Amino acid sequence: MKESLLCPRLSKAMELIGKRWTALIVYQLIDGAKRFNEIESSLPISGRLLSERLKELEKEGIVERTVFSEVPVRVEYNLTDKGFALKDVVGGIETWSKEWL
Amino acid sequence: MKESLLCPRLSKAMELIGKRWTALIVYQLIDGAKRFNEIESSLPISGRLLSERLKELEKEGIVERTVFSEVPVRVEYNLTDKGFALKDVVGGIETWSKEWL
DNA sequence: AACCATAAGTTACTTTATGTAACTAACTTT
DNA sequence: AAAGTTAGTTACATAAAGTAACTTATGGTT
Repeated sequence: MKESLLCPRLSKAMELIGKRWTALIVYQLIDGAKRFNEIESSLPISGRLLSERLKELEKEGIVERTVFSEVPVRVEYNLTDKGFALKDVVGGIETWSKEWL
Repeated sequence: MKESLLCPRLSKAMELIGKRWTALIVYQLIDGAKRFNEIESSLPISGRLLSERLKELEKEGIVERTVFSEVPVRVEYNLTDKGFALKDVVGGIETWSKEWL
C-alpha cells in the first residue's frame, strides 16, 4: 500500500462508508432501534456479514447493542450520536439516487 | 442473494458509493479535472484498480474521460453533472470525519 | 538506427472479502 | 422429548482487491 497525503480521518471515514453494507445498515437504523432479524430481513445481507458489520460499527462507536434477556433472547441495535450524525450522508445518497438513477 | 424490499435506486447508489475508492475518486475530482497519474498519486490506490474504477464511473455517467493526443498522451478525467451532484455526499462524509473521528 | 523517457494503462499472480448454507446455544411450548 | 425461536457461528466456494512487472505509443537523444 502506498502512503498518501490524504487526511487520515477522511481516509478512515471513506473506508467505513465505502465498505459494503455499512451505509445501508446505518440507513436502516435512522428511524430507531431494530433487532438483528429485522435488519437481516430488510436487507439482502447474510447473517454472517450482518454480524460482522454490526461488530465493526459497535467497535467504532456508531452502533449500540442492547440485549434483552427474554425468551428467546432479543437483541436491539441503535445508532449512537456519532452514528446518527451520518443521517445527512445517507440521506444525501438517497436524494442523489432519486434524482440521478 | 436474497431479494429485498429496498428501493432499487437507493440500493444501486449504495453499491456505487459503498465500493472501495469510488467516493475518494469523486472527492479528488470535485475541484476540477485531473489526469490519471494525478489521481493515482493523491490516493493509495494502484493503477489497476484506478483504471477499473474510472471505467465503471465512466459507464455510470459520473466521470468523463478526455484524451489529449500529446506526447506522451495526456488523459483527463472530470465529473459530469451527475458526478458533481455527489459533492454534498462526499462533503458530508468529510464534515462527519472532522467532527467524529 | 538503436536507445531512453513518459503517460496510461494491462497482465499474472497472491491475499482478503464476500456469499451460501448448514449448524449451535439457550430456553419454551407442545 | 421433540420442535420452535432468536441470534448468531462455522466451513467452504467465489469474487474483489493488492502487488509488481510488463506493454504500447510517441518522440527525443546519442
